[in-house]
Amino acid sequence: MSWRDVMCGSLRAEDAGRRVTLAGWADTRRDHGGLVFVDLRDHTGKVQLVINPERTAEAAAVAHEVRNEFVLQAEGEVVPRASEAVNPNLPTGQVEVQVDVLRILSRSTPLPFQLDEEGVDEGLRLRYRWLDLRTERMQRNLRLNHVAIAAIRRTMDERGFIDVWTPSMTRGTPEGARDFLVPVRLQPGKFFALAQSPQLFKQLCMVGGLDRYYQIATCWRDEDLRADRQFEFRQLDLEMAFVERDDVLEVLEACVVAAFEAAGKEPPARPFPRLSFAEAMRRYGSDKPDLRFGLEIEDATEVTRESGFGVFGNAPCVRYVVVPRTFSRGEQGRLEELAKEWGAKGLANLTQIAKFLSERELQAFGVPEGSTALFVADEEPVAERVLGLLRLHLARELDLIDAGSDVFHWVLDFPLFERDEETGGWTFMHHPFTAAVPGGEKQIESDPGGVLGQHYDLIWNGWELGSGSIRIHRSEVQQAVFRVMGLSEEEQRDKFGFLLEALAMGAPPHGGFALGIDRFVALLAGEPDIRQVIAFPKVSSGSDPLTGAPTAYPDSALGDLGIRLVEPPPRA
RNA sequence: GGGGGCGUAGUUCAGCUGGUUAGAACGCCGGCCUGUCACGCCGGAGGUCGCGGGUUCGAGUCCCGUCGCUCCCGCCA
Repeated sequence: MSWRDVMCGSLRAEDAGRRVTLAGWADTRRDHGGLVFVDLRDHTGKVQLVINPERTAEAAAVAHEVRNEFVLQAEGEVVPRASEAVNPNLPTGQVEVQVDVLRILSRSTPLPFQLDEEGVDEGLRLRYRWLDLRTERMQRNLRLNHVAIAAIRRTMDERGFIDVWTPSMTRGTPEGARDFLVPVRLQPGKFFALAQSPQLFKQLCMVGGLDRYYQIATCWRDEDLRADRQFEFRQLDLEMAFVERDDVLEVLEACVVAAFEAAGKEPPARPFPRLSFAEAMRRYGSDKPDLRFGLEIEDATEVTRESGFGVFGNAPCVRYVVVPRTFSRGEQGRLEELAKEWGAKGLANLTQIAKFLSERELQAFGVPEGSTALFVADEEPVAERVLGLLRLHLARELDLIDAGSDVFHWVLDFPLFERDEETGGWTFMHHPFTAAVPGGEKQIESDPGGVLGQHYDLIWNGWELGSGSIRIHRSEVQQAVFRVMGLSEEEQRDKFGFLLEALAMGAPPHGGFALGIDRFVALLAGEPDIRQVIAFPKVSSGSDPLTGAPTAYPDSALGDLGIRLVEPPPRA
């Protein structure tokens, strides 16, 4: 005997007359004293059971005992409902099941929260995640997650990619995010790092002639958690040999479209629009701009060079946004406070400073009636950043974002290096394995700041979905990049010797990408954070409320690993 | 490391400027009910107001600290 022969949500008018065995959870019970109705639920939906004491006294007795979330098995007959009894709100509402046998397979204590309640505290939901998973929301999200990944895998398979497993326990990366460390009993005092990404292994797969690699890879980073960040997350990790940038972009676009189609959503038009890094920064003040609204940043540096308004005349860069409304004094003050928090010296409103400006300046700004121009005068990076953040803030505040629209785009042509603000030295913008644009290798050491890299980011509505690049495939070029970063020959050998060796033994040109699966699925599901598409996520303090992890270990266990705590853990 | 928000029955929330016995809805328990579908009706239990300290004649309400959840900055090659 099997527990069930048909799913609750599948029953339709044409099933009338069938004898069925159903199993699921008691979603609601309506006990009329005599007649009892039970909505039986499984992951496909709900169907109404009718237990009539005149048909079976035994089942009726069982039905009176049923409470919310009991697990039930019911045998009976599918019958059509009388026309006035049809429930149009239920896909199965044309029929109901007249029950002959009702069994309680499992009982439930009263639940710590109601499954149909909105806005339940998330800590509580996660503490009792096994209940939360029963909600329609989580069922939908996890199934969407599966469907999207399945579509991506199909796309990769069709294109000849092979799924290769790379190690989770690996060697720490000297730069980048903090590593999760894994002590090891056989090597006391030494640590593995949990992989922040399969980056180097997938490049080695290319050197190994695998040609096209992919993996839905789990990655670990010991950084603060956010709405779009967990300690561990998944990425579609891929790498291709003998390709150029556009070959990689084409694969990603195909994956995105396939996932949209599998999810039953209208896919974005291909090819996705492209934006250079310089243009993104200049027009939107961000390398991951949200293009669902305008509020573009305008430049006034030239016009205000000789300005009578000293703040403008003396500034290296003057930028502004034109906002289609006016602000009260109080609103203006709050915006200026925000701008200062973001690092600006102030936020000038055109109407307040107009008296200091020339006719030529006023005309150049061209601010229509009823609009407001807000200026930041500062170093270029500050003006860009502040106006970029202001642009986003205002768009949300003024409801300028069309929530129904989806905008995908690429950001390309990033500089290879940027200045490290702490050390003043050069550091890579993406990672040290990114290739320069063709011909750019020669300037790597002579003019690091002027070299563009073959790096690309995929942006969806202002979320960075992922990034990739064409990699360096020649050992001597890789060494030049390391030198610019200030790594000595010895450090290079120590940390990246294996890579330099591999690149010296016949490495094909190659490039790849990493797409954040959790972010992608969260956006696809319309969820505000990635926890809603992860079965068992951690909370923002970095613990798992369900299991209570992480936990302390006794000294004896640590001793085996050669570890002694400097301070006892804060709580037992 | 820093800044903001929240914390009141099991749950979601209300509780005005400090003032008797802290309320509602849902859930839970008991009773009645044969066509409900968020069933209905009657009755009931359930609260260290996150925790600790302070101010006050008096604190859910004000102050300080702390813990938890959350959003953001830093950080996330």
